[in-house]
Amino acid sequence: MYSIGNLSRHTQVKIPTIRFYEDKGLLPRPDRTAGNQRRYDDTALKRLLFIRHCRDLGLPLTDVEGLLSLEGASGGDLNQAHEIAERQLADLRDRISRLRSLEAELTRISKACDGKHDHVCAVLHAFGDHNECAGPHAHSK
Amino acid sequence: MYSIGNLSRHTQVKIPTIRFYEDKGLLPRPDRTAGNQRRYDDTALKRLLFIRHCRDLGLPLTDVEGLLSLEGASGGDLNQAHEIAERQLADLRDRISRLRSLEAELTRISKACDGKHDHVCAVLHAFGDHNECAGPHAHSK
DNA sequence: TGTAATTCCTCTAGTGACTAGAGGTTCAAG
DNA sequence: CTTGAACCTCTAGTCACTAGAGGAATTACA
Repeated sequence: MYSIGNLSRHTQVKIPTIRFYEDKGLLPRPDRTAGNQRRYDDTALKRLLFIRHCRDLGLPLTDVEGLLSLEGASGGDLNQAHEIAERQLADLRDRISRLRSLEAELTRISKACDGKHDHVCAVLHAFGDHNECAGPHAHSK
Repeated sequence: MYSIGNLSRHTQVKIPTIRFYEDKGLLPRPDRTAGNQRRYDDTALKRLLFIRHCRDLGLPLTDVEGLLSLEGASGGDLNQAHEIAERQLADLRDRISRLRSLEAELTRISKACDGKHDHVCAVLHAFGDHNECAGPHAHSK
């Protein structure tokens, strides 16, 4: 049995976040001591690690919820898990490619006034002028 | 003179967002018609484009505010602009490298049960098991 | 057993950067 | 002059937490 603090240490998930997950229904309400403190078992620990891992991978909580609901499922249902992974992967690749074009532009901006801060800095100009960009870029999510 | 809707069309910034920027002090309060509607000039347009561009580059609004306050500055102050660009660039590179390791892991997860959904799907297992990861990964911000 | 330090409880509110909707007013075209 | 589109303010919601207040329970040690 773990106190909430112990569970936090074992999973690297902060205490308020654990309570937050409970509120959201991602973690079941645990048993309580006579003094109303939460006590967790290994099942809860595993579930929390699962959530954390999904979060680390960038899945939104709604997707995590979907995956958790597949526990013990089989056959067609499991395609959902596969789809979530695929969708997340596509999203990630998109994000990476957009970030790379931003990197190119920021590099350009940063170099624009290296050393010569005497007059009007080109950085400011470059930040403001969208037309100088190599291509269009969207929000970096 | 632009109405807020026109300004929105010219800048691709949504109307509520323009008002939000005004609230935050990033855009000066514009003149109003007799009927209390906002009217913007080209200066406001340029400023809004600047903000949008910075946002596209991933700068938080506090940094944008900092850059805007440098308007008309010279000399040492401009180092701040340079620093913001550098800091953002470092941040971006970090983000890209972390996302790339996530990509590798998601690819692995997604392939784990290609075709064979008969029994317990490996995707679910892979999502849950942190130890299978190539290396440690942090939140993808 | 006493007490002090630590951990825990609930509840509210704040973060960033918007977005959505209600309910009402003004503007521009025909 | 009427109609419909665009505008106004204000409140509240989003996501995924995070922080703090004020108080109760637990644990460690003497």
